[in-house]
Amino acid sequence: MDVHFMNFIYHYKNMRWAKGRNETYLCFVVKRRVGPNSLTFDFGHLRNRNGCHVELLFLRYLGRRLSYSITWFCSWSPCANCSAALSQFLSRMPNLRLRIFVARLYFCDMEDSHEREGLRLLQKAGVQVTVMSYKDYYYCWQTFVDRKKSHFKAWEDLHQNSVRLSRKLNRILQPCEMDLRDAFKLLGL
DNA sequence: ATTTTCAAT
Repeated sequence: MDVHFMNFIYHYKNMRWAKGRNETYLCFVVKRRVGPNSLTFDFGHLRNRNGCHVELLFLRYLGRRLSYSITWFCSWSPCANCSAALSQFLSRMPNLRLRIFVARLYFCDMEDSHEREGLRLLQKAGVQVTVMSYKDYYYCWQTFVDRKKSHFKAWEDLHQNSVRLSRKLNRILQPCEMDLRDAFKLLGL
């Protein structure tokens, strides 16, 4: 079952003030080894339900089956709790590669937000976290949305917003170790 | 300048 194109656009829109996105979509591709020389791909999508975040629902969906690599595209980046749960899950699955693409950053405005810490934890656990760019939207449209035959049409500012969010994520993941005073000293000010 | 956020009604 595909994501309705209207839902996709609404929930994955990477606008600055995404009012009313009180729901999170997760589109996934799970790659598994089914034999010595063959792989299988599972495609699908999930939404949060009954107060359970979609990442935890995904882990439940995955179950104990052995996977090789997982790529997902989420409308929000994970909360602190989900990041911790995912990191813990991955520590028990050393051969599993997880790549997470996100449309928007969830509660990452404050320097000391737990969500920022969570993203760094994921990075430390070997997860590749990336902000969705045009090509990722295009791929999702072709892969998960019910209007595959139509062309994905970017909204105004998609690229600009993606770049802004990407820079923000980079600042979160590569925190400058140097504090302001040291920076001034280095600059001779 | 400021605006939102895996709801709660």
